Amino acid sequence: MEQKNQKLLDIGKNNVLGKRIIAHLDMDAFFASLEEAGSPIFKGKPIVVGSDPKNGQGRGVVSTANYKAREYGIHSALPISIAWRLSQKAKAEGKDEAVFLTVDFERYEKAHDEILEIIKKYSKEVEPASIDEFYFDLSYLKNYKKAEDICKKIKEEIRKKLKVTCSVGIGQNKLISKISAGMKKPDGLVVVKEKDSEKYLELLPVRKIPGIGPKTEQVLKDKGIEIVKDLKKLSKTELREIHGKWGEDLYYKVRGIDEDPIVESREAKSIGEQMTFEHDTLNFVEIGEMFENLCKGVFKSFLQSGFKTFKTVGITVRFSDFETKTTAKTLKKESKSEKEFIIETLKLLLPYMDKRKNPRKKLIRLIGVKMEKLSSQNILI
DNA sequence: TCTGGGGTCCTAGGACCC
DNA sequence: TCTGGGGTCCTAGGACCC
Repeated sequence: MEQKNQKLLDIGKNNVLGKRIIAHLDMDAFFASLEEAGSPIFKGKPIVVGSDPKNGQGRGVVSTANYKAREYGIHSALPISIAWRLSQKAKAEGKDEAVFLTVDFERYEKAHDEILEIIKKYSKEVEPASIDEFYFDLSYLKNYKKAEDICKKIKEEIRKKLKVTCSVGIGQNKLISKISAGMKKPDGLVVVKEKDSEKYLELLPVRKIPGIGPKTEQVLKDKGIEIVKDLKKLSKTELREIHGKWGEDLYYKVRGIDEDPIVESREAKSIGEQMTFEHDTLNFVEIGEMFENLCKGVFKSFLQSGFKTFKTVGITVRFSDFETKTTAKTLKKESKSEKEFIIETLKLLLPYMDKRKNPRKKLIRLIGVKMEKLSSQNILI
């Protein structure tokens, strides 16, 4: 009870300007749409952006499939080898074979920046939530009709400039806007007004709430909870037991209460790279080469990031049975040395290549390196 | 069917200090 | 010989997101 009062006080404090109008803009099949828009020969074809399928032998997953490819059952996170098979099957049925493309981040980042510029013409508070999602504040417009009109304009400008579509949700906070943006994809625009928001949430499957993933969904299902309405029967304490600290936020979220602010930019907490081998291996030369490339890549990003020092280094090893181990070491002092980064990460990696941490000589599928505890301050003498 | 790569946040146990 | 409590840092792992 006391906590609830505290929360309500907090809401009052953050919400000094009164009711908010928040929009969430989510690009439709972003990577695939950009590729399709960029090459006339791809127009109308099923397009799959992801790792190299290598004639069905590739190891990665699908990053984005356009809507045409989705008709074949191809979707994000699907193993690329299966996507390949589905495409071959479609071909055998006389349909178009899918176009497989690898990820071109530079192109997508450029498009991201252009979209950001368009949104910024209409909102002073914009949060790029990922490469293809943006939250922005339209409270200044005072009403939902005007917010809707502005979002139509933004959609139109994006369509004209980039030849791709997006879906937008508008609501009283980030939660409602995000969920509603996903409801009418592609090319949708959904407005959920305050008076409707709680009822709107009640009928949704719990999985629609961002933060509830497959594990939590199952835990809830075992308790007979499938839609948000069921979830509302749980007390804050019960939610805390299921979902820890976040469970308490969830108690409010299912009631349509979410005062998370728009955050225009945030500092990175870690910089890392990882890579899966083409074939699982325990070969020192192969692993060493990969390791060196990863370290160089991470250090290059570190230099470009503007950070001056790191204090923790870490590695990841994934074995052929998919068991994944991480190890980290915090240094005695902040460092800016590439040599130290390599030496310290190598010290963490080596035990996994011999019997110290790999007694059964399992082959390695993936290795990764990263740095954490980054600081923008130079080392003080 | 066979599972990428980039991250964030949270938890829990142990070390260590006062 | 029996035995605190609080705070912070570190590490490993897990869930989640795009």
